[in-house]
Amino acid sequence: MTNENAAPFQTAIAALADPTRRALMDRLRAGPQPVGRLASGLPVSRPAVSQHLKVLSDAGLLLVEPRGTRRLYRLAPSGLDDLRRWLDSLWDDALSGFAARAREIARETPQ
Amino acid sequence: MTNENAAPFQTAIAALADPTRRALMDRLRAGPQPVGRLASGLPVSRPAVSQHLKVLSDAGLLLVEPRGTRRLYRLAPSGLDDLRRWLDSLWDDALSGFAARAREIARETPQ
DNA sequence: CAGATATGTAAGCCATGCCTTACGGTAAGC
DNA sequence: GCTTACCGTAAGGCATGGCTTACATATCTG
Repeated sequence: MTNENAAPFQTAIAALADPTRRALMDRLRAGPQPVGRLASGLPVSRPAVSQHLKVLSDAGLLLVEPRGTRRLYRLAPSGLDDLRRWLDSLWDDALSGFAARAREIARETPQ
Repeated sequence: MTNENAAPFQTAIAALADPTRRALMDRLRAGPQPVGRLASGLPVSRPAVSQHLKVLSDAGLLLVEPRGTRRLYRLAPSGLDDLRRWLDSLWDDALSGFAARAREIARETPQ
């Protein structure tokens, strides 16, 4: 065992924590794009972008489609699933706690 | 300017990308708890937990309430807001792209 | 007031992460 | 077939991050 009980979305959230990789994800919202186009405009080199795209792909966040000499990357919705679920349930519990705390304060302050 | 156009949830997602910090968040779902209790059972030292709690607090994910010699930490729902919004909109765009791709394939495969 | 408890902070170590330049491989175009 | 374009990978440098131990501070208790 290398890491028996890690969250299923560990690689996804770790990938999305980097600003450059998030910029790539945001650029891909407009549709599938090749590496060169994704790299243009970003403040890092093209090889750096390639490395970032690999991280995102390994995390299940992107799909690749070879197209001649280019490689089209596109968003993979399924990669966001587990992370979204965890975040939503955390949000729910946080809200419950907040509401409970509000009632607590109301009781402590009869005024 | 130190970082004029960083995502508002940058610190939040960076904080949540760490497994130990996520474990702390998960433990706090049951309600507010002091540092010592949060640290017990975790595979890291108590000072390490203190440092993690500071990162989470600075990210707006936790609130602190001094209680005598202890400090109660609790979940702060508002800290998750921006991150959740971004993730949901990314999910939406990814799904749209997926649907468009499905129609594309259906058209290319008249069968 | 003295001791014990609970916690934050400082300093240093070490692994990991992101970046660069250099290079290799494959498809397209003349 | 040769050249060009596009892209992945290797190697190395350098900053950042998380951990530990040691220490400082504050509150409670007897």
